[in-house]
Amino acid sequence: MSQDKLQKFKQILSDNKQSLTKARLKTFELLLGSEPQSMNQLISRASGDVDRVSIYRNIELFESLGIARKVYIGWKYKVELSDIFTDHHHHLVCLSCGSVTDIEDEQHIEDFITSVAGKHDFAVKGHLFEIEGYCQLCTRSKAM
Amino acid sequence: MSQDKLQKFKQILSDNKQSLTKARLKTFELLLGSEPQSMNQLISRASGDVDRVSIYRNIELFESLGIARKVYIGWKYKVELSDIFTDHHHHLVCLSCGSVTDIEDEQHIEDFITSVAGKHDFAVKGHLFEIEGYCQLCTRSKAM
DNA sequence: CTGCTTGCAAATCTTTTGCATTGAA
DNA sequence: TTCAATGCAAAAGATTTGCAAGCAG
Repeated sequence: MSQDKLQKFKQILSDNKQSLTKARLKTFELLLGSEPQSMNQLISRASGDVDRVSIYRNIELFESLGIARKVYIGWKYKVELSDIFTDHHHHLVCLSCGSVTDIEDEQHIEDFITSVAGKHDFAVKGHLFEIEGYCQLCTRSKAM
Repeated sequence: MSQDKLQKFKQILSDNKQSLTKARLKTFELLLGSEPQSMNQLISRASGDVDRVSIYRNIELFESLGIARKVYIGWKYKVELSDIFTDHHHHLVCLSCGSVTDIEDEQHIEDFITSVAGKHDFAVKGHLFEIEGYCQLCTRSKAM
């Protein structure tokens, strides 16, 4: 399973004539099986193994290769593996505790995008869709 | 027209027991009738009149009062007046020329959000929805 | 080997804080 | 008058750059 992903990762690198380095592997592993993470989280989790600068450079590379993507949460972004590695999905972002919940993409969104794009003669490459608010726990505890 | 907006702005402030200061008025004016702007744009446009720190503080205030909102375009956020001052809308963002086209919110999105939020017991405060791709012109000229 | 990558240091932003002063109500 | 809001300086954070040394191919 995760083997597949690793394989796919290596494949993408080689397809693009990019070398497979220790730092890149580690960066990729940090992204595996986790919620979207901030740069800071990645950097501190990599601390000792990979320098913060390399994290930045590799995340940027991953993005350009379509390996990872950024999601906008609050006024900050976080990084997660792209749809190639996980099912395409969107998030419920809690403005209070910052928790991120995946939601099922009910296809509505996709269909809607296709129709709108059609009207405007727009060649869709991707989309952003995030819902912000307060999660169950925060709503309860703070009685907002 | 713009008078209405100014009126509404003042109303919101007083309803929330916030004073109407010179800096807040200027900050609000900077947001009027423009495309979403980055913090830097706002800060430099306000230069001489309002300090960068006050811009930050007031934009934050505006956001909490629902006067302004942030949109994430091209992986950096920008600020624009909220739906109270302009119609609620989303964007088609061209990755090539950077043009931003408003799209009609066909209500699909809203309904979908309501249903998903219900399932997760999530108190929605807002949402992000942007479509990225290539506009008609860029598609033609570059034959992508 | 050879060039692409890294790590480190330092330069650049971008945002936040502390505090004395100013100004709105 | 009185307390919230502002400006300034400076701290803290986040991101980028320059460059010599190290590693993948």
